[in-house]
Amino acid sequence: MGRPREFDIDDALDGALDLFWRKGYEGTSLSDLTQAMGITRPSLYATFGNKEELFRKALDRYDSTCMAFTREAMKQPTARAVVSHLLYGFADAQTDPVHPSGCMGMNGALACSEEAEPIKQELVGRRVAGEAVLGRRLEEARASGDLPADCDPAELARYVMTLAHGMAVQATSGAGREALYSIVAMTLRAWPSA
Amino acid sequence: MGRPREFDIDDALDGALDLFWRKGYEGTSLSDLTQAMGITRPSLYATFGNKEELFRKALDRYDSTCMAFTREAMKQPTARAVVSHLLYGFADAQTDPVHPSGCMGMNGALACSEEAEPIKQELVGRRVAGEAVLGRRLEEARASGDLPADCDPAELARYVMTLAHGMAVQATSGAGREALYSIVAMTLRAWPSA
DNA sequence: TCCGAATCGTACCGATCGGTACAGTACCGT
DNA sequence: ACGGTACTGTACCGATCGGTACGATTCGGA
Repeated sequence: MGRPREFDIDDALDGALDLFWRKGYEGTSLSDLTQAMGITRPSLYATFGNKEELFRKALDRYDSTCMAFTREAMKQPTARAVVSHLLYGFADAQTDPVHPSGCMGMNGALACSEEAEPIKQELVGRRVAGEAVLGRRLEEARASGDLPADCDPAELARYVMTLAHGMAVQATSGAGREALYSIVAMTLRAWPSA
Repeated sequence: MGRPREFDIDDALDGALDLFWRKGYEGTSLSDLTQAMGITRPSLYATFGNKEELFRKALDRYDSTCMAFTREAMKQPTARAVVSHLLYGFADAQTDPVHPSGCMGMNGALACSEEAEPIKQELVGRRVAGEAVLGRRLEEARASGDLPADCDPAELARYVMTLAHGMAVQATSGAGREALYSIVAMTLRAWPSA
């Protein structure tokens, strides 16, 4: 009951996400946000809590939409297919013309002031978690004979994620999709075969 | 003539560099700076111009000290030695306990508000320039038969720099020196031989 | 010794930051 | 129809932002 809200929550969240993605957590002001989201300041606070909670919700939305392909990647049958799906997926997501360049997980807050430290730690945590998921998947692949027995799945996962993070920086710096593709192709050429 | 300044310019610059490196351009306030540099606000402005010029001067100092090894790397005799020197150098610089983790060129400003855009562009420009220098060095290596004739030096340079940027993100996220070393080792294992 | 020049510290500027008090408004259930 | 409830806009809060005016201070040169 009560007066119904006049905006769509996910639309507003998309507006916030776009801004945080392009300008980072600290580089985005509440005035930027309210303008892009098309809502007033009190509406923002009533609906999303505060700037930090808004960022976390935008990040969740980012994860469940733009990063959905990562879950798909883990289901691929071979380690090579998993990594291929993952890296080409990152290349696409980081250079999607519909969204800002690069990766929200890095642009959001790579380095920041003390008051944004919780945000930075959240992003670090998600990166670590993502790497761990890939590591477990590669472990599984090795166990099933899909990767050489003498390789280190955790090391391979770290290598792949390092590449992905580097690609995100390249994309933020203006690298195009083809440039990222060629990097992925080089990586896959050197991928260990069973 | 006039009253002599009571602080050392390079010492002050080192203080500013440390802060910009850890917290980024926008995450560092003038109050942070004056405290860390041990000078007052008007002294800062009289000596370094303004916050943006101070950042550029700190960046120059970063380049001429912490990044000196990159010039050394280009002088190595083989392409493999060049890349090895470069990547291990980055790994060391990004995890040097004397300095903040990661890379000033990324932590400084990966994503930012409009008013810091010139700073971001400066960093992008330096990354592109660095990649171009490596590309020319690898071109040279290919011409002298040190790299396979069918490889693309620009592509290889982009690959190496992508890895370096990814390592910087890993270091900022808390990765240790050994973790970065193992990534470098993996890369060199796959490096094309003449 | 005294003047010009340069640096120093205090105290301040307008603008913007994230966040909120409060009254008006539009809807629901009764 | 009417009260309770939730959202809306205006107008504001103290704190901090980057940047500066100004007078006191300390030096070299004449």
